[in-house]
Parts: sequence; C-alpha cells; structure tokens
Amino acid sequence: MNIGTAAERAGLPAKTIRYYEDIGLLRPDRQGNGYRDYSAQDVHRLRFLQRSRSLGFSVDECRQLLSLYSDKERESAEVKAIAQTKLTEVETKIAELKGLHELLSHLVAHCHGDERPDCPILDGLAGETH
Amino acid sequence: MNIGTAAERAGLPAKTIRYYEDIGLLRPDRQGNGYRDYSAQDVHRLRFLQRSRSLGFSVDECRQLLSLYSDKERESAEVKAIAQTKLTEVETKIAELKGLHELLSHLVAHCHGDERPDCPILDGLAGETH
DNA sequence: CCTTGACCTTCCAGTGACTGGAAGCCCTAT
DNA sequence: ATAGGGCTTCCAGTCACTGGAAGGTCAAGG
Repeated sequence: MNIGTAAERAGLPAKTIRYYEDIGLLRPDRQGNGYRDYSAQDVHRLRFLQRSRSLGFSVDECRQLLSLYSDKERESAEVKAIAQTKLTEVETKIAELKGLHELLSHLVAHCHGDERPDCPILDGLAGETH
Repeated sequence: MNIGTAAERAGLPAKTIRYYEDIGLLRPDRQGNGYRDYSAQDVHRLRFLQRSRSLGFSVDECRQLLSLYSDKERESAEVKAIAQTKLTEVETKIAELKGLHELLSHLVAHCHGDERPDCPILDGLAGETH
C-alpha cells in the first residue's frame, strides 16, 4: 500500500508519516520502485499513533505506549501510570483555561467596542485594572 | 535598570526579554558599558507582554495589542474583536479537553492496573474498543 | 509513443516561542 | 588579585511537524 492510501486510512498527512519513520516509530517495507509499502499492521500502528497523539500524548509517550503495546509481557500498571499522569495534566489544563476564560470574558463584557479610544481590555492587560 | 531587575519586575526570564527585543517588541536604551537599560515604561511594556502571553495571545497578537495600546487614536472595537476571537478559541479548547478527559478517565477506570498484560487503555488507543 | 498530471522520493529549511550553552566583558567585594 | 555574579553576543537545539524544490514513477488519454 502506498503512503497516500496509508495516510488516508490512518488519518494522518503523508508528511507526518514520513516524519514518524524518520524518528523511528515505524519501518515500512519498500516496493521495487522505492516507494514505501505499508502493511495493514503498519496502518494499525499509524492509527494508534494518530489516536494517542490526538489524546495529547507526546511523541515520546506514544513511543512508550507503542512499545508496551507490542510487548506481550508488559504489565498494564505501566500503561495505567502513563495515562493517569496525562489525565492529571488534562485536568490542570482545563482549570487554567477556565480561569483564562473568565478573565477574558470579563474584559470583553466591559469593553464597549466602539470607536472610542478607551478600552478596558487593554487597561486590564496593562495591569491598570484588576 | 539592568535586564535582571527588569526581568524580576516583569516576571519574565532575561532570555525571553532579549528574544522580545530581537523580534522587535521593544527597544531599550543602552548604558555606557553596553548593558541594556530598561525604563519604567519598558518594564510596563514587558508586563503587558507577560500578561497577554499568559492569557494565551500569540506573540503576533501581543504585537497588535501593544500597538493598539500605544495608539491613542485606536478604536476599542479592534481590541474587542481580537479578544473575542481568542475567547472563542479558549472555549473550543476547553470543550476538546473535556472530551479528552472523558475518554482518558474511561480508559483509566477500566484498566485493572496490575501485572497482567491485557490493558483496556492500549486496546482503546489501538481502536479495538470503543 | 508522447504527454499530462497525480503521486512518490529525498533533502533542506522554516515554524513559534523560547531555552541552553559557550566565550568573553564588566563590576563589586574581599 | 581574584572570585563571583551579571551582562554581552552568537549559535544551536527544542517539539512536532510543515513547506518547497528537484526529480523519479505510473496510469490514462490523445
């Protein structure tokens, strides 16, 4: 299977797939003409990568996860620990964004948004208003 | 005022302040010995940058905001538009993270987390379970 | 058979927003 | 005199791609 098809099936740009190969995340066969040849297994790995990346795991975490995935002897505790850590990070991030949302919406609500030059948003950013 | 003091007052690393100068966000004076010399005005700008960056505005947005801030003739509508856009982005991001949180916590909850090799998290990432 | 256009290859460079580190100057205190 | 800390510049690295150039390959249409 050519890279274009694999890309479509995995939901990843071809560029990204080549990049993943560069950094050693998979090693597809080559066809006689030099084109990369993706197996169903390769596409499976790619989809795994696509999903875990979109869940916010770093490429290095994905690498760990992938190796745990292919290792039949691994303990699920390891995987759970990684996911648990990530979960905590997500919670922190949500809390931060909520604070940010409150601040921004406060600023937006108090800005009349017309042609007059004074603007509570800029004042807020400048630290003149709290 | 030396860069170290300015850094402390603005709540930014000195490295970052030099970087901001590189990309044209401010232009402090120089002392006789070649050291950068920050005025209270400069520190004000830096604090403005620190605050708006931490609110999630990109450096380019900060550049716009700063120029609107120094432009006494500007219309507050422009500023409001930028902040409004950012607010929508923040809302989207929160929604995404909530979905992610749900998925991850579901996976974590269903992983027994012991020495057995089977693990619902990896199965979930592989797309074998929904 | 030739051309066109889509797809593939490699390699190099750029993104954003810093961050780290080396080499060397400046200033103060002991 | 020397030790330390802070300052300078410049170059390189980070992360995870992304864009683009230059060129090889393949299937279809004329």
